[in-house]
Amino acid sequence: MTFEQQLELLRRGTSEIISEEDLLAKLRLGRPLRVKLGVDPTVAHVTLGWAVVLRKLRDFQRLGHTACLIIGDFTAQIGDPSGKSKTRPQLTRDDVVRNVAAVSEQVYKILDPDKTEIFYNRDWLGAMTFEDVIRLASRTTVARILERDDFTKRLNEQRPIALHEILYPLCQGFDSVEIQADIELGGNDQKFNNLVGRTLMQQYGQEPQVVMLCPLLVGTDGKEKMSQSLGNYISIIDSPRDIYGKTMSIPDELMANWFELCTDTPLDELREIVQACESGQMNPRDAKRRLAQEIVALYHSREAAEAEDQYFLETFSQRSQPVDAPETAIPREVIQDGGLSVPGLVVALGLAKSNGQAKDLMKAGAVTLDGVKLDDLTQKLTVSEVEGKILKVGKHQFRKLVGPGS
RNA sequence: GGGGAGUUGCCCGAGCGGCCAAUGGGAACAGACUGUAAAUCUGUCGGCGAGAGCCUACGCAGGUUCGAAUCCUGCACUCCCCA
Repeated sequence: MTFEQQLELLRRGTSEIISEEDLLAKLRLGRPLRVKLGVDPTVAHVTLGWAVVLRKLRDFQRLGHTACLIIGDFTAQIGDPSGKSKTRPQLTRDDVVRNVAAVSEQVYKILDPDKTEIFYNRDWLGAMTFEDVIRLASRTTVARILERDDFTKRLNEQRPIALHEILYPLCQGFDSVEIQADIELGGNDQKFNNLVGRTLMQQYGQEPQVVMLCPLLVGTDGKEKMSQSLGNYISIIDSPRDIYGKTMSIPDELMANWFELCTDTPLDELREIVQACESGQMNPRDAKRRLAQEIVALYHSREAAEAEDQYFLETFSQRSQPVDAPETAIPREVIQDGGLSVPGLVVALGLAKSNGQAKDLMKAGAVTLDGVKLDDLTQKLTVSEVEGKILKVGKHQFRKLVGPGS
């Protein structure tokens, strides 16, 4: 593969490369490049959004380069101000440890462990003296830091910016100096931080890193960027059913973008799909089915993907009851004198948060048993009346009820 | 250090002594329609209760009052202006 072809491959799914000439020059060096990615240990799941950059990192690995993952166990305590526009709560050491453990496993579903180096930035940031910090801080100016979008915005909106937050970009930039990164990968919202890294590296007499930015994947709500705190995410360890289902629920407009960022579907094939949908030759729903299958196949298997597609057709298109609804024992505590109340059951199975909510759902006709609406709030059912039947709450929560467990 | 503004439910934002579980918007959830898409229409949206009703809530702690989110005092936090 020529270097130009490599560049072409690396360009997929990026929104900006600063700069392509520098990247090409680095590729030509012919040695494994150190490609840095900062990992935020504030979350416990690798989401599809995060997977976008991880997959890009894997592309580099396939070309023989080295992934340098920086676990931001130190910076997590500052909380990256980017995007959040809100001062983040500082995490405890325990939280960080727990998250890192969960996430590092998931990461290798995408990355090649043999070409991955892991760093914890507490190792160097935590060792700095106050004097070191001041010296580092002297390398930039307040004006420069405040240029950052998020700070400007908050300043204008009269919202607080805690002093420690402005040190965040410096910390992250210093990581690049520490590991001598050739390239730093990140989401679009990381641009400022990554550019600070370039400046710092130069000041420390190093070749500045190339910055590669990926667009932020829009979450399942179709509006905000995918993030765990917003709940609009798909985790790569979600079940095939969840991945498939959540994908089917994204707005049509997101499809092309998701195809490009979340799957390996060749771009010209993608263009054909888009065209077919636009011209009416293809039902967008079927394009989305394909998308959902591709994603399931990536994190589970081709077979699982096909099975989910089948399930989808039966359950939602043909509206039949799923044959394999998860079997759930009727919790003993909801049975009184051989009878049980519906709201109690719904809550006990975790299908509603409170009794009131369960009743609201019943009133709305969202609770059915084997297709029969349960909307009488006072009705008591006997165990034998519900046993073996399928309880449906809302659009897609099914439970096959079996006798009370022990 | 001085002066001013503010803190209400998931978010924004009304309320300024009783009719306030708190107007309105957004989000969310559900129903109809559909392609588990969008748009639209409808309903719900603190907890318990079949209901009447009860309980917990308007930054925190006290106080005034028959009665407070609304008045007073203290505390905490945030923002703005001046230094």
